[in-house]
Amino acid sequence: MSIEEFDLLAFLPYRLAVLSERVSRRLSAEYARLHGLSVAEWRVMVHLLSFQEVSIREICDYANLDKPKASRAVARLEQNGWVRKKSAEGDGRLVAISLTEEGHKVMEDIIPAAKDVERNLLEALSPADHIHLGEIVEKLHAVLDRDPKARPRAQKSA
Amino acid sequence: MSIEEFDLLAFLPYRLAVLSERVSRRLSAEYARLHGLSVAEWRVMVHLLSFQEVSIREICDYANLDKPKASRAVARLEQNGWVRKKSAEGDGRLVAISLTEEGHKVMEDIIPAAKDVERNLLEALSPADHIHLGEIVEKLHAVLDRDPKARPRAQKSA
DNA sequence: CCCCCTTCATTGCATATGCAACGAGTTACC
DNA sequence: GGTAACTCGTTGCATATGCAATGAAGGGGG
Repeated sequence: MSIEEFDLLAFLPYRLAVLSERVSRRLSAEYARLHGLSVAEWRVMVHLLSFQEVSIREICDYANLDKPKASRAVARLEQNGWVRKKSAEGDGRLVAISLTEEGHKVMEDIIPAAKDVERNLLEALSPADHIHLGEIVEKLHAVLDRDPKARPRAQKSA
Repeated sequence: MSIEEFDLLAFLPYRLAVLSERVSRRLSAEYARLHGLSVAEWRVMVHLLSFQEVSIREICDYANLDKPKASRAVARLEQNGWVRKKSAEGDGRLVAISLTEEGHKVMEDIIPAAKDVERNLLEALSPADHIHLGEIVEKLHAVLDRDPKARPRAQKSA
């Protein structure tokens, strides 16, 4: 089989990348329009909605960001007054980050818009599609979990 | 429904982004290891495998890259001697980009590794899964095709 | 109590990115 | 045929990114 036959459009990593990027752009158009958030900032804010006092490390693990990205995102959010940062009580290395009142208001604007974007996408899928997609995504992650050359899965649940 | 319930881990755009990025990194580990290619350079090279003389514009349309990215990727590939660039015959605005012998050799190294990565992923999916995934991806693209706020789909077939 | 090793967050730096502006070339239309 | 509108590719510039290095803080063994 000659390498000329390689079809980029059918190549799974490419297809995932193209779809994901398009979805991501559509979504970020919402939160950028509403309050000028970047992807990293959006993820940090979402995480803070569910958790009161988190460290940079926890944000990285949960929201799939690397440390510098999370750190800089938090710094900008703090400048905007949407996030509060103090040193953690027990352990002086950690920071304790939490949402401010204002930050919460910002999220009240953005979350419905984000949910609309997702709902719009999900309406095109049958419930079976949705479940199946979840299973497929999980199967692909499982392959990477077993692959020593793949980056470990960041995502840890609460 | 309070916005605190928003679950990032279950949010479709986030799940797509995380999977896609992980897959993309695993793949780029291969072509970066083999010949130091970036994602954009990889896509350009792949496209050139199938098409002889292409313009920047065609690369953008086909490989989902923006103009500056494609232009700079081609410039670097040319410096490496993997790509040849001349002015197009009929139209002086266009460039005619093609693979060199050396570029072809590079791809002979990389393509099998790339196919291995994909095969490894696909082995975790049943044939039905694979088909279903394709349908789901297409359905999601179709939503974005109808959405004026979404970026138009770049991808054009040959 | 001290030293070594680890973890956490930030910062520096080189490079990549995205957008808009530009210049060259082409087309259309009067 | 001249000019206005358009297309193509590149470049400038401000910002974002990824990685490694740094510095601060903890922990554990002697």
